[in-house]
Amino acid sequence: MGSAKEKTNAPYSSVKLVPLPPKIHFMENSSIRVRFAPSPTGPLHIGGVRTALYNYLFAKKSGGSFILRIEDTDQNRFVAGAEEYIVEAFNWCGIEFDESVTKGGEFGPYRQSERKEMYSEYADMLIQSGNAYYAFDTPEELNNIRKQLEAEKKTFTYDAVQRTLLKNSLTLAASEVEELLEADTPFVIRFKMPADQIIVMEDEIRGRVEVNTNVLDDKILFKSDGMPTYHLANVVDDHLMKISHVIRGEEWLPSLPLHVSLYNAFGWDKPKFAHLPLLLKPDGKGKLSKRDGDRLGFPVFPLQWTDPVTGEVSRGYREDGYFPEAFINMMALLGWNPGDEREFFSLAELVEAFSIDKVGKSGSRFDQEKAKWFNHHYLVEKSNDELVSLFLDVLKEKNVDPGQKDLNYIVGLVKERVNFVSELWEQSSFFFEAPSEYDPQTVKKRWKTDSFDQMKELKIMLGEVQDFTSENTEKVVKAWIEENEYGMGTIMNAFRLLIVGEAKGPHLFDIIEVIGKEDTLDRINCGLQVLGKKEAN
RNA sequence: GCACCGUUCGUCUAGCCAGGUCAGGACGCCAGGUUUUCAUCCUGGUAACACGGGUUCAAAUCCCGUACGGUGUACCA
Repeated sequence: MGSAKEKTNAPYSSVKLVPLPPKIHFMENSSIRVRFAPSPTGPLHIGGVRTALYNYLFAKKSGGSFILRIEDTDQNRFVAGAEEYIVEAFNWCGIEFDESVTKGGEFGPYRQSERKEMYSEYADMLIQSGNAYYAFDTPEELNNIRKQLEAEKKTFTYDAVQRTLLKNSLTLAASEVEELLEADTPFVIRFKMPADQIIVMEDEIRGRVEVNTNVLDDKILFKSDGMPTYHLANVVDDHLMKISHVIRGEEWLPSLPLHVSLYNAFGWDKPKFAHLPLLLKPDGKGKLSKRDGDRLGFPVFPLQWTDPVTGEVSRGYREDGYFPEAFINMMALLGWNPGDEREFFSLAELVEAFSIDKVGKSGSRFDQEKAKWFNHHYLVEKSNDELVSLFLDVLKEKNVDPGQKDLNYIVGLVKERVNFVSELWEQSSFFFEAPSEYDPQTVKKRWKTDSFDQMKELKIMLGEVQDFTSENTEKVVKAWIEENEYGMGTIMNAFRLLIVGEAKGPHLFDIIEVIGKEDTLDRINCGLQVLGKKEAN
């Protein structure tokens, strides 16, 4: 990636440079393998969906594989149904995995809890090679030290200096360590971060990043409960699963030096890394969170989610009426652009157009208005037939019997006016039901002194029309208007008021054709009775 | 605190790597047009290079600094 900004840090005189690993060149695209690795601790956030989407696009663009790996190494944070939710969410989005917990694959298992045994082996390898060590400090002990140092306005880090003062296999005699282990004393395994090195990393989006290992600490790789931490598990699995590119959220950038160090310690080739910018709150500061959705009234999750413990319900894009293609299109453009002025992309077109170096560096805010605009676009593009089948559900909910009415035609007349299928009803209810009331604003504006007599006249005249097609009624009514030298607007607006109940809706003659002659005359009658003759004043 | 990342219209962004454009597009908003209403649609408008230095004939673009923001700093991922 050419936009890498060279960063000329102050020279570290006594520091040796860790050379960059040899560049991995992929001779064939089939060696491109990427993964999305969520933790099943709840519903998948849309930021996660976007990360997965970019991974997917990247893989498919190059004919590579896209893998779903469940990172469930924290047993305390297990949430029932979260994994199923993740699978269902991508299903809805139309994003398919080549290897996953449900689909399997030759690099399984794809759930880290099921790979438990192998991690300790790799942790042991690091201990053998001197890159890791046992630590017996209890969380309480460490917390106390932390508090103590905080009181002195210092920060505690388990680093090259502190580890010499703590209870671990570097400070204890070998026999003591042996004893502790045999006595089943709880322990963790920590990475022995080398001192005085500059870790040089190449990020596909941000370019070169350098970090001095002296500011890094000895992260826990293996927990006392027998499970690895994310750091160990993701490096081991990415290596074992032959992951070629790690594309993940920017929140992982600070731990990249650790991961790179782990690859170095294992002596493994590194994948390439790309850290995606975050999704931000639409207002204020910070990254988008669940609360923002509740507060601002838009979904933060692809699908609705009911918390299994509290029963709390979080809305989803699907349930809010977004089409998956609109959702995907919108998400894709939040942080990436095609380099030209196209805005509408199907998934397949995204695959074609996607490129990692067109991904931006800065976080983006979600814009609900634009999201609606995308949905409107896809709704209008849909065939009337497809919309009718969706609209039928709405009618059922409203307990409306469409009878013999041509729903296909009706939907076609009003679809331009809505963003969501659910809005179709309020734009078409008058096709099915006579107005139950007349909008006061419209009455005030459109129901003139002469309206009563004119509409009465109109009723009589329409009653004589045999051919009640839109075309014919329009011809007849317009001729009548001209003949009597009435105002076109005056008549039509009053007429619309009686038929629709307010100032909205498509071409009036199209409406009366659908509701038919009888209903039309009834509605005029009813309106005349309710509205009466407005007195001149 | 420390480390790292970032900063172009209200929002998403192009342009930056290979300095020279009236800084382009889209959403929104505003105005006008079309129209029997509303919406759509069409036309036009509004509005941005965080700040300060430096390099250069010329800086949104390259360099340095500042400010602001974000992320990380857990036996979470």
